[in-house]
Amino acid sequence: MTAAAFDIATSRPDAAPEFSPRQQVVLQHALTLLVDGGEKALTTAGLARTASCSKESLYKWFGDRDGLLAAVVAYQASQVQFPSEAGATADAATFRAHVTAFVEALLEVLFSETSLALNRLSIGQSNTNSNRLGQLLLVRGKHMISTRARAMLDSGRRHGLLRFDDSNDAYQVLYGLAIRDVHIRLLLGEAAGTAEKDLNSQARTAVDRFYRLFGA
Amino acid sequence: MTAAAFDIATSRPDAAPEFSPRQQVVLQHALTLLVDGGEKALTTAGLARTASCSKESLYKWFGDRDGLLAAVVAYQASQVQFPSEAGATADAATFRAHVTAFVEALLEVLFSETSLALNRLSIGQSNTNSNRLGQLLLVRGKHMISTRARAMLDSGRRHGLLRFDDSNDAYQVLYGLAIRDVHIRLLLGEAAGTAEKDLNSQARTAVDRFYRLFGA
DNA sequence: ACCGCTCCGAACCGTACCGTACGGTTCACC
DNA sequence: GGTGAACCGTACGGTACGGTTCGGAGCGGT
Repeated sequence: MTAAAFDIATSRPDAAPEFSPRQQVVLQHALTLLVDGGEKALTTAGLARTASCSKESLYKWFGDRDGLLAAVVAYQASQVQFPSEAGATADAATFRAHVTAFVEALLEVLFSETSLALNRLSIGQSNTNSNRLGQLLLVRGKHMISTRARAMLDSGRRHGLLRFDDSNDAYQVLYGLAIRDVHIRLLLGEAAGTAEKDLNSQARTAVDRFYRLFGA
Repeated sequence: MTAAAFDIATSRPDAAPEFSPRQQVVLQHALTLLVDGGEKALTTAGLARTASCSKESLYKWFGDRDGLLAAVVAYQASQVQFPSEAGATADAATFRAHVTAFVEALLEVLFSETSLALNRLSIGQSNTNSNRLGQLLLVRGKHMISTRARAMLDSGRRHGLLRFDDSNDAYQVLYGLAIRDVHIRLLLGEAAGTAEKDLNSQARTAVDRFYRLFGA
């Protein structure tokens, strides 16, 4: 493994990995292959053919196949952005709207084919090579989101808009109310129902119930 | 594929597949391999060695490797039993206790290593061979459970203990309140925290919140 | 014009595993 | 005791894929 290879040990969760434009193009091709073919479809030879690069370059850039998969996860995680919460606690109405927007963004991400494909990939590998991919997805994805969410909920509590003891517990309830069992059903390959495609409606319902449990 | 091979098309969701005792022993070995080694650890040669049977028998019984995996899923699903709800709506207290017991049983199943391994397996294969495993797990597992749950909740509504419009919606909320994001974190390989191992406490908290939303 | 760097394309090797074939053995039943 | 079915153990073919190596093209710098 060369010094330029992507290594999970040397990449900090808060520092976005810097991939060259060429590498980003290749990673985007890898993501496409992964989304509509599953993990089995992402072979080094197939990616080299699709992305018009050589296998030698793949191994020089990413070390080995695991490094490539980790790079794909890290790349996609760096693409996901959540709305900022600047001044979102001005008053009760705007804060609630902000929470709703956050939940809708969460649904948007988690129900996207890209996220589903990466979750399937990480889960499929979670009991093999010391579980590098799962950890990476958790740190770069879920923990990132939960940190943002807890900060938002804490802000609401400080402003007297919400009432709870444990912000993590409150976040998990909000998550459960929003996601329910839809995520696991989508991961298992069930097609989303028509009602499940109206993300805004689901977000508003979830926030409504959340406020009935934790509203001040 | 011989007539004796396990075929998803000929197996009805409500009819338990009949595996011979010898086959059940082999499937149990397969399950063990799967739990502590992931899908990659379950090879036909490895299973034949572990279970002291021949590969020829495996192929005679299950057709091919996919049939073997499907048989493992079906076998484990047939092992899971939920408490009966006979006369559980006698009064409000016993009904609520029954709901709590149901949720605790749900947590017990979903957080078990066996269930996690099978979910990982099905999810990992969900975008390959026309998604047979995912469908099987959904039909034999989740839909089974949700049917039972909806019947229970409907019973509570008929007795004036619960109030909701859509039983499926109510079930999904109960599911979300109980499972939250713990399931996906466990699927990704994160170790369960100490608080997350107290299933009874989690079940009571979830039912408490559920009653605050849907209690009559 | 020459050098050095990067990368592509292709050929190659080793390995792992699925699926099958075959000889030998056990066991139920007649 | 004989017979046939089921089964075990193993060896083998075919294949897919990860990883390595090599020749050569393009290209900027000196």
